[in-house]
Amino acid sequence: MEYTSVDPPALVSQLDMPLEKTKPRTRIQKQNIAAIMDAALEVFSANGFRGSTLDQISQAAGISKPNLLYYFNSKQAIHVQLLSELLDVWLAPLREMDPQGDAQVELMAYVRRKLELSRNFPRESRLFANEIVQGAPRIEGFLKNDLKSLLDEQAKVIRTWMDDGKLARLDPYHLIFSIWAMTQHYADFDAQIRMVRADQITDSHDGAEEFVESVFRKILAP
Amino acid sequence: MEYTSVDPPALVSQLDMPLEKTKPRTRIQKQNIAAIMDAALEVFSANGFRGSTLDQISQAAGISKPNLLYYFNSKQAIHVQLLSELLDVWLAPLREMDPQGDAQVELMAYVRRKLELSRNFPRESRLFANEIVQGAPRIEGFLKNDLKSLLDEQAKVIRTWMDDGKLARLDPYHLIFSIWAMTQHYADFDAQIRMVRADQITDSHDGAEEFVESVFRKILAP
DNA sequence: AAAAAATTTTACCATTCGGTAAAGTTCAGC
DNA sequence: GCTGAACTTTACCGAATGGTAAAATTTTTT
Repeated sequence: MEYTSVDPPALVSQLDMPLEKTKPRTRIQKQNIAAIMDAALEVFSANGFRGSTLDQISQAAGISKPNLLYYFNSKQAIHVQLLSELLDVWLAPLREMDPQGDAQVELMAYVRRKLELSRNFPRESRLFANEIVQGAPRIEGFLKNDLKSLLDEQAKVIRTWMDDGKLARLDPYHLIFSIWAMTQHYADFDAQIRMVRADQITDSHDGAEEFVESVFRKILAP
Repeated sequence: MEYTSVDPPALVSQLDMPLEKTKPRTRIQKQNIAAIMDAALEVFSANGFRGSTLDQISQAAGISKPNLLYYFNSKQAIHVQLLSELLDVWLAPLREMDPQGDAQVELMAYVRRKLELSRNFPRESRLFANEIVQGAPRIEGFLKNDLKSLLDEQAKVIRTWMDDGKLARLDPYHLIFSIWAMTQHYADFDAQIRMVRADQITDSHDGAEEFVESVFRKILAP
């Protein structure tokens, strides 16, 4: 499994996670842990947790399997680390939606931020998609607590916007789901889009931003 | 792994696929092959190909592993069989879109058929999603040939509808992708929707049909 | 430059996994 | 109710997989 992604940088490359508790990472640790996280992202996002092997990850990271296990105690540990870093970033765009701002502007900005994530961090998106499609057993807590509270909160905000006549009257939950669906689709189903348009485009996201934005402008119009 | 799905029936339950070439399936064969296909659908859709084991499948089918391998020569063979039956069905709704019909009516009917598949055959949808998210290595031929030709064809039809002023002028490919995204989302990301709305709804598809239909009515309006 | 700490390699191991051989059992047609 | 075919079970096997022990090497600190 070859991968040489440097641009855009992996979401997870500059982490500093303790090997034990709060030791001050050496040069070699930083380097190897970053390589492992990037390799793990590559492998897990392409094969899911059960479908990925430590051999694949260690090979992609350019180190031996026992050496990899010197930095992380288990396959699970790598996966947990990867997800926990991702989830914060995944939540950010929704969190940034400002109740004080203009309804249209805020929601369109949210759509745009999600489209950016989809374009710049497709592996992260697929890592997440793999988890969800397979029943989300390892991020149940995140979904039921963190994401749920934030979603409920922002759904309320959207509802007040609608009450004020700033937006079309729609179910706020389904509205957000539809944003998730349409933005993530280009990253998660990238393979399908590329294969089905092989002769017409090289960039699977080609035209996606304009299309999705124009569609949501229409949907949101009061 | 328990599963007792009888309603709706699995898309694959009434198949008659030859063990060798064209033998006339016995009673026991029909029964066991159907059980295997249903079990395989359950397991593969929940874990992906590499993440699934023959032990899981044989246990879910209620037979021993060697007995399972009496009916299918390999894990691959089960998976191929499952996918090849699914793909026909998956293509049908798009194929049914009639160039002679009314643009709005035809496209809205397409949306409705896709929503029905999502609601009635979520496992099949997730089986497909698993394949695509992981790079679609086993259905490349289908995507590049069958799906691509049909998509190109129907994109042309949509374009003539737009030229005739029956629809808003949009990129037909992105329009179809958006239908795929929004309809399949409810099946593929079912786990997320359920967890995030655990206290509010029991049916993850609750309100989805109305929402998606109303959104596409808006999008399509000239 | 010696000692201590951190890192890497070598050589394993137990379990799981996909798959096979062959004996045993059940079933359908006569 | 006998016979051949269909089906099922038992007992395996080799490869892959997650993981460990401990020796060997490199790096950092003193």
